[in-house]
Amino acid sequence: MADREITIYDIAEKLDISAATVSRALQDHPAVNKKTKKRINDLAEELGYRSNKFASNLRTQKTNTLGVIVPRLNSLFMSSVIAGIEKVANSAGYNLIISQSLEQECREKANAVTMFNNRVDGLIVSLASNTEDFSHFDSFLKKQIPLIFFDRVAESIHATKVLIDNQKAGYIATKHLIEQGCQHIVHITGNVLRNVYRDRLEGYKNALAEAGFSFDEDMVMSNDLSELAIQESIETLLKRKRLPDALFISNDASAAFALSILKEKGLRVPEDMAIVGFNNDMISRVTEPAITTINYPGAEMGESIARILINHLNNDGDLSVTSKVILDTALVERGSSLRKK
Amino acid sequence: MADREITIYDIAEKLDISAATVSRALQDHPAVNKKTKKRINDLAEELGYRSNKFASNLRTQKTNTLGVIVPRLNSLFMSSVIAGIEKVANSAGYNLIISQSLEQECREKANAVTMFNNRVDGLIVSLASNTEDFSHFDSFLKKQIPLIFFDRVAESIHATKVLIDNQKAGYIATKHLIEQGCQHIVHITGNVLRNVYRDRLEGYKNALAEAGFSFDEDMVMSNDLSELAIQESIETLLKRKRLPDALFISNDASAAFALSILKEKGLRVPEDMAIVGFNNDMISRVTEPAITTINYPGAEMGESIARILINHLNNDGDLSVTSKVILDTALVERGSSLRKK
DNA sequence: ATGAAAGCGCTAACAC
DNA sequence: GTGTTAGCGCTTTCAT
Repeated sequence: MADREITIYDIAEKLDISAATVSRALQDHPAVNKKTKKRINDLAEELGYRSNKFASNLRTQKTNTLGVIVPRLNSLFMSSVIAGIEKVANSAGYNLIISQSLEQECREKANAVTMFNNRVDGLIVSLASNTEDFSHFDSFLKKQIPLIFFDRVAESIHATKVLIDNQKAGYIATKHLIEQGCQHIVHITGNVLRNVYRDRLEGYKNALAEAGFSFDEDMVMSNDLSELAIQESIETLLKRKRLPDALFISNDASAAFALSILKEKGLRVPEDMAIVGFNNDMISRVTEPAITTINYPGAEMGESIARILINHLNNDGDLSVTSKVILDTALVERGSSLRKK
Repeated sequence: MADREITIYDIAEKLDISAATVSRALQDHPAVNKKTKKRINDLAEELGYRSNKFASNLRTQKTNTLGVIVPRLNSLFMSSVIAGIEKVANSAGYNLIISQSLEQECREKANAVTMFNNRVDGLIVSLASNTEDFSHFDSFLKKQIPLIFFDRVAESIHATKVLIDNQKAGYIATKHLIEQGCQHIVHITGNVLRNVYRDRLEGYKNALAEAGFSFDEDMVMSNDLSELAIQESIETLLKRKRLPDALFISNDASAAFALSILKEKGLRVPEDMAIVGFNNDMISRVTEPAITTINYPGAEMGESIARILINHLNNDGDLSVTSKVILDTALVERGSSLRKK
């Protein structure tokens, strides 16, 4: 059985040279004779040698591995981001270890420990919705392991952040509804502890203020954006004496779901109720009417993140340049909000 | 700077015990005195000790890491599967290294090599659409590294496979359309080199045959299921003298897209053209009309895969039990195909 | 240009 | 219940 792993010692022995030379040759070290190099590489190939990463990592203390912690894997936005990260990382010879917090702070903490123990060269994080304590990232900071947050970022941590201008996006979305003649705009969003939701809410308020509308607490519904929560929110709204005439909902899947409920209840969209979503997922394009939304370039964001991190890792030194990268977004106007022709 | 890593030797020295005991205590080995254990764990905590996985892996020749290679990360089905795998794997203490082939055989091969060199304990694969040569999996088979295929499987390889009965699903979908009175059913699908598409086509043919319909090559369109391809297919169909009265499309996103094109062109669904999709993605529920589809339990599939693989890894030995696991599917009837009341 | 030798930090068989 | 010891396979000074 050819079950035993070939090591550099096997090669060294067969060629009657030292393991050190084999090691050097395999790394294309300049100080090794070309002919020797060739003999070594040929034999390695022939024997089916493969480098033992652990031994190598143990020596060099590098892993060529990036860690990724996200709230959930199964959303189109997240998987696009990850696809983007993977594409760039893979090309640069880095592996990805991926885990999800399932929106639980405790899982996020556990995952961070795992990543740390796995000695990832860098860590990429989007926070769970309710994470309040960030001490699980201290170990990375202390060890100067590059840390990048995206989308849902930890503002208080000194680390690179890649995100969009959520406040602006919230403002644009709301302003658009106002321009379409909506007067009672409800904002359904996630946990405002998180920057993404807080900032969108801020933008919403700004747009209202600018238009001279007063802000009403009751017009903001903050929940976990699950189908159940959306259903309840809509039902609550429809029981009010004064119906809102527009919904600005913080993700497209929820917006699409809300749309289907409204239609079921016999309301017309956008005539009775205009809708604006968020993300520009595929889903926003196929509903009837299609949903006006904010474009959120996931794949692009993923690629940016990986590029920044890997650059960092290569030119190791300028760890001080922890920056904030803001990606562009724009309103995508569709039928769900267009009341004027 | 507290930059140096703490090792079990540091702990051993401070506590004046041996490194072996520290190692045992840290693994909660039963043969260590409870008090000693506590002292060790407390000190480890205090010093910020973290296990060095490389050293440990180097010793044990295990990595506690599973490799995953999929065609694309950014589809809801795939990300659900991965979410399922991650959930189970994480709970069992396994990490995931994930990569995507982007539907390219060469990338798939490169990823397989990476996985092999990273010494994953097991590999989970769904094939790229055009992979014809499977030699990149030989190294895993030879080394007895458990290999599991799911969804798009390599039939010729002796490995565990987790999938649904695509033939049955294709049959059910087609039969449903026939029962709804459709007579000219077009099947739009992916590369029939892959089992998933080939089997669905087979089921389609069986249902036609059973109903006494003759099979017509022109009624099957095999392409990459991209938006462009769908658009072209629909346009081609609409130019025919004899319009089909139903479309059975191999994924929901494509079906939803086809639906929007048809509506744009002024056709009524399901009256002029009935539609059945595949996967039961969220998207199939929010279109107007909602799309009849085949339920494909992604998260569940992911969990099954991880469980099977990890069981395998734990009771190492019964590698011979490479089985075929068929998950249940069912037709989900919705408006896009219901012509009879 | 090549070799000898010392570890990287951990585990596990064996001994007590 | 705890300690001794010998590596796991690689890299890297330091010699030569």
